[in-house]
Amino acid sequence: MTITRELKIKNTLSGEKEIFKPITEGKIGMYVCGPTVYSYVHMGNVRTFTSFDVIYRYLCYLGYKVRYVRNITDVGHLVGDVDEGEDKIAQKARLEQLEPMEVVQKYTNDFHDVMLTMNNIPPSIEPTATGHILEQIEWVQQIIKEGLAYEVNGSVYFDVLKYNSEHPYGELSGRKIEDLLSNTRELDGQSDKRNPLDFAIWKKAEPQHIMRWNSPWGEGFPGWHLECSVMSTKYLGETFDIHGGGMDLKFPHHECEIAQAVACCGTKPVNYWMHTNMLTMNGVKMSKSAGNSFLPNELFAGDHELLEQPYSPMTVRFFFLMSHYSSQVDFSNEALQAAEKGLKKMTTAYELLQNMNAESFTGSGDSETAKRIQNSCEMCHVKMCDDFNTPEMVAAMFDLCSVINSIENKQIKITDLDAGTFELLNNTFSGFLLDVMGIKIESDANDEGNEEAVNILMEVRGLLRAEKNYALSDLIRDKMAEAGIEVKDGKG
RNA sequence: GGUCGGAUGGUAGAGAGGCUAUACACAGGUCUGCAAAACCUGCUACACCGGUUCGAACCCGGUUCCGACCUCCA
Repeated sequence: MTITRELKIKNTLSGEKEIFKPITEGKIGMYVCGPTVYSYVHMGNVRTFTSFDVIYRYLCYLGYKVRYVRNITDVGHLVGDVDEGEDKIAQKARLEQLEPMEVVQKYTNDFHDVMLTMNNIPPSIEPTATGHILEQIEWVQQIIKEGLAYEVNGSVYFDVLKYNSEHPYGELSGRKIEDLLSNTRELDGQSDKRNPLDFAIWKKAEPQHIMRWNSPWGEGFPGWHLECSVMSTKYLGETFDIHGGGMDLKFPHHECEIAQAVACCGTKPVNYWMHTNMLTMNGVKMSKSAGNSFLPNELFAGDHELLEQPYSPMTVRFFFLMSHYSSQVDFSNEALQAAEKGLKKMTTAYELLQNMNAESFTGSGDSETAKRIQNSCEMCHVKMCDDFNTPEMVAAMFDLCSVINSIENKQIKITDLDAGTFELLNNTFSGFLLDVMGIKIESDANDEGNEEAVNILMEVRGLLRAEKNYALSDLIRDKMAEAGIEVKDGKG
């Protein structure tokens, strides 16, 4: 399969929308920074992973063979200051009186459940930091060998100043080393670092620290930034196509990744950096530390004081799609309710589409209607190829909804378009809704016997209406409404 | 304080020099036994002050407000 469409991606490294060129034609290596599994993922996390899921889906839809790697951080991520903080997993293990690996398993399971509920496709590879300790040690050795890291008291630090004398540090986040230096807080004298900007690539384990591995520098554990460099290189190569993550990881995490990779491999690791924007709550970034985060299950159950009702996973997914991944999104009941209705419009149109068939269309492919359909179908692609502009793509999809409804209502006649254009409509609408947007259709009548019974009732009611026995037909409608099944009569 | 981003109709949210975004809400209409749905129409908005231009929401300068990062965060 050859990919004919030109895709543009906003590269955070250059700040420009660039034409995407994969390293190997037809193939893409994509790495996304995954969660640190020390507690339940919140909706802000989910938004980022859902954004990249749609990006992954569309790349596949275009025909690329994508290797999608998303890690699980299960060691090395410290609480608070990088030098003094406790490991997040270890802290949680202490607090919950669990083995660290029990903590990891518990929250990894939760993460997987949520991803599945949101209909996110699992990555091709989901490596863990603890599964790559040896490789990380090798990297530390190599960086020391290159003269860009130094060991102090069993810990190894990356020498940012020295690195900066040879390569620019701060390119991705647009920072200058002098500004960074003048902004750093004073060292409290406890640190082993030569310079406050240096970061740990290997940390000595204090006696009470439970997660520890042998290394040439004594027992310890890897620094947080290192794992992503090591695992992305291992599975995608020294330079790969796309690296994604939340904007909040740009500095210092991704900046450190670049520095480590250049130090160790001598090449820039990534061609296209992509960053998703934050989910906010009353305009303020949702985060665990700010205490303003929603858990997915609270949202799905409506179990939160700020929620007026429950919102289904697909409603939330659609809500995310209605804004661009690079924009901030604010959570509100009104916006979620609008998304719920919009999604219903989409899925209803999809169901109507299932009952139509191409052969019945006998018109021309040059008609006004046919052209409108062709244009909107094309727009779906054009907009997605323009840096994954999901809101514009959704707008084109809504136009196709109107078309489908008009066909159903006979306002568009079967002589108004040809079978080929209908096929295009069918393939595009279904493909974008299911495969690209990743909307899962939840059927109302979930068991077949039930559906059969509903059909019989509808038939009887139709006969009653034909006899103008509206008292009985309305009674059936009311009773069915009580049972949660909406009846909508067409005309005639 | 430094760096970056943003202020769009009742709400959410795209766009980015001349061309309807879209959805939700609201109003009117068509259809309909009624209701609902659907379809059509309307709601003609771009923080403020200057400037560039035949023309600015969009470019430039300034002002105000907001956010992110600079410390763990998707």
